[in-house]
Amino acid sequence: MATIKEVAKKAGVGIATVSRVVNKSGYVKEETRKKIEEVIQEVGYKPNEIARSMLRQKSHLVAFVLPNNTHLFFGELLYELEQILFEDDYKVMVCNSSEDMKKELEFISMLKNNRVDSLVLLTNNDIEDQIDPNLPIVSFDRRLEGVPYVASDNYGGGEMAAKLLLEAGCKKFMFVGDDAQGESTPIKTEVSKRRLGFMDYLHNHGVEDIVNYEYHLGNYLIKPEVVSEIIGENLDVEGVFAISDAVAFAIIKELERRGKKVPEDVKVIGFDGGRSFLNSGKRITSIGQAPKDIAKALRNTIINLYEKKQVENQIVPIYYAEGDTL
Amino acid sequence: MATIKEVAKKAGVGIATVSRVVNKSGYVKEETRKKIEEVIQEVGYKPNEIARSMLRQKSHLVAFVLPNNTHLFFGELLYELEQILFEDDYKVMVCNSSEDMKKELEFISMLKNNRVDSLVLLTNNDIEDQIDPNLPIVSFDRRLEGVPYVASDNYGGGEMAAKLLLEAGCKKFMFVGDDAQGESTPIKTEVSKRRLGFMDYLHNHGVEDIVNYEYHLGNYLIKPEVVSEIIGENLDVEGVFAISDAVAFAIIKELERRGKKVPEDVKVIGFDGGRSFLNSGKRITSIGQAPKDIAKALRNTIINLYEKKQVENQIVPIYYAEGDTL
DNA sequence: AGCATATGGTAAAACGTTTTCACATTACAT
DNA sequence: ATGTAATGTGAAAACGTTTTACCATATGCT
Repeated sequence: MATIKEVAKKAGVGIATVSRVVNKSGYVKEETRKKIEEVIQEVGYKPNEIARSMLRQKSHLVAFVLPNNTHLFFGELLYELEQILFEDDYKVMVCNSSEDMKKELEFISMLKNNRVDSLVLLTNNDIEDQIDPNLPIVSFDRRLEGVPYVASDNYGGGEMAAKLLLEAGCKKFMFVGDDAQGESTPIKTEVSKRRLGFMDYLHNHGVEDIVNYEYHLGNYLIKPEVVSEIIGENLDVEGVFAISDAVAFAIIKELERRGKKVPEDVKVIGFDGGRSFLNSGKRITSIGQAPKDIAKALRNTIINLYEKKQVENQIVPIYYAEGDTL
Repeated sequence: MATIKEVAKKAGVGIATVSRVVNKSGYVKEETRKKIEEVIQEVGYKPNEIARSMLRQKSHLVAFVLPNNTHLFFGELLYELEQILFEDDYKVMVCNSSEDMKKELEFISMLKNNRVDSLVLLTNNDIEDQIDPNLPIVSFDRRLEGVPYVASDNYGGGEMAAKLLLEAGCKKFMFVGDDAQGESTPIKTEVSKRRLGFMDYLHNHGVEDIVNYEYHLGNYLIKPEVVSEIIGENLDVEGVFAISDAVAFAIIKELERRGKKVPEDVKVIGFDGGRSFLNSGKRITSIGQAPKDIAKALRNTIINLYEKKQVENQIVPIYYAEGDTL
């Protein structure tokens, strides 16, 4: 690869002059500019971004640490984030933690070494105390001490689900969530607010009898026997709010296996937007998270973080994703 | 961020000595090492990888240019690639081209600027002549002049599909593929060999009458009306080989809509491994591509490329993905 | 004692840029 | 013609490392 020095030599000028034409800064005689541009063409010179990074103390790199990019919603978020940051000339590094806390920490340490400009964290482990609040970090759906976050309006989503089921005439409700995000756990994820919004709305509307089922979800796997158990105990339920589309889908399958009709006998609402199950035949009614809007919010936070501006936590609106199960 | 100079000063030694303890090279007195390590701890010094990159002329960065990471197979490949390259201390940059040729070229140019160590190309446009063969590039499923490639054994997959359908007793066959990868197009993707393998095997076994349908697939979207047309003309078909699971799924849906039973009346085989449709209720019988093995092959090519070793194109075995549609 | 060798350390060059500073030259009023 | 501003250029410093060349001291061996 040609360097600026070679270009300078070949054009018979100093490197500063070459730099000036490359960066279109300062004065340079039309004649010299021509000559230099010719040489640049000729040798195919491109400024070495690594050298620039070093000088400018800016890498134009953003690392996105997430559990697994093959989960549709995460993949969508990665996609949108990459697209939008491309506009700002940022490159995105994918860091699949596979929910391994050790790996999450390794990635964070790498951030420091590689002088990544910012780090987007979508973590599941309790790594709070390992994080230096001075780092340019933004987190999604997860509160970490001293770290700004972006999250969907989970509470509003819970309320919306409750409202929809209530208006559809349901009398007996069930919430199915993850015990890792229940009341009794230390991990402070914003996801737990889905339950809260749901419960609060129903309580405020005079509904007392809500089955709150929180099972151990773990690696985004839903165990059929657990679903079977949940349904077995509550076959008379009329409205179900599931913490995710995946859970909603499993529940619908089980209900149908038991001879219930969805949505005639039981109405089910999921969370995420139903896109993961578009090819399943059933279109799940769902509270949608908007990956593009979330990506935008993350982008703004990153930019502000870099410019040392005040950053605020951002709550991104959810939307009603129409389906066939309500 | 603390620099090596600060550490050296604080420890009362030269920077070379600090470098030596950091890199565990050369001699350094136990006493000084202790002192230096203390200071490193104290100030939280981490060597700046950007500076290292510059010096070593190695960025430890690999860029993966692909159409869209939200497509399951692409996402899986990205995931596996990232996982396996992590072992070698490589970071992976995602570059979603959204099948935009301009963007693909922009990414390639960025490779040069950022001195990425290698570039993995999964492109759909005909950018062949834009590529400098001296660049450390490896391509997946796509022949580009002077660029080594990795591909699944598409031909073998086509043969396998034919064999399976034949052994299942089918007499009338259909292939459904993409016209962008048909006989008459200039784009040389390995995917077209699926059709070849299928056709050759059947011909070699005395089957002459094969319906070869190639429609315009474009952005991985399958138009229902096209599928309807295909099926409408060939309701008596017994064995269908579809170029992808997505196509297979659309065909199965249409067949069922027309009152055909799969696999009783018509047997269908897809391509990719059926994982995208696991939640659809139907498990599609499919020729599977192994993302992990492909990632390994890509990794080996990258490493060899970097070490200036001879690189060979690599064909990765496909596997039989058992399902319910055969 | 004398000398090679092992050990411990430093200063300086190199990687490829951008920017600052200083110095020339030109152009333009007066 | 002369002073001032605008234009044009290059040398050198800086970014943070690693490595090389070199010097100094300690150790071991006759």
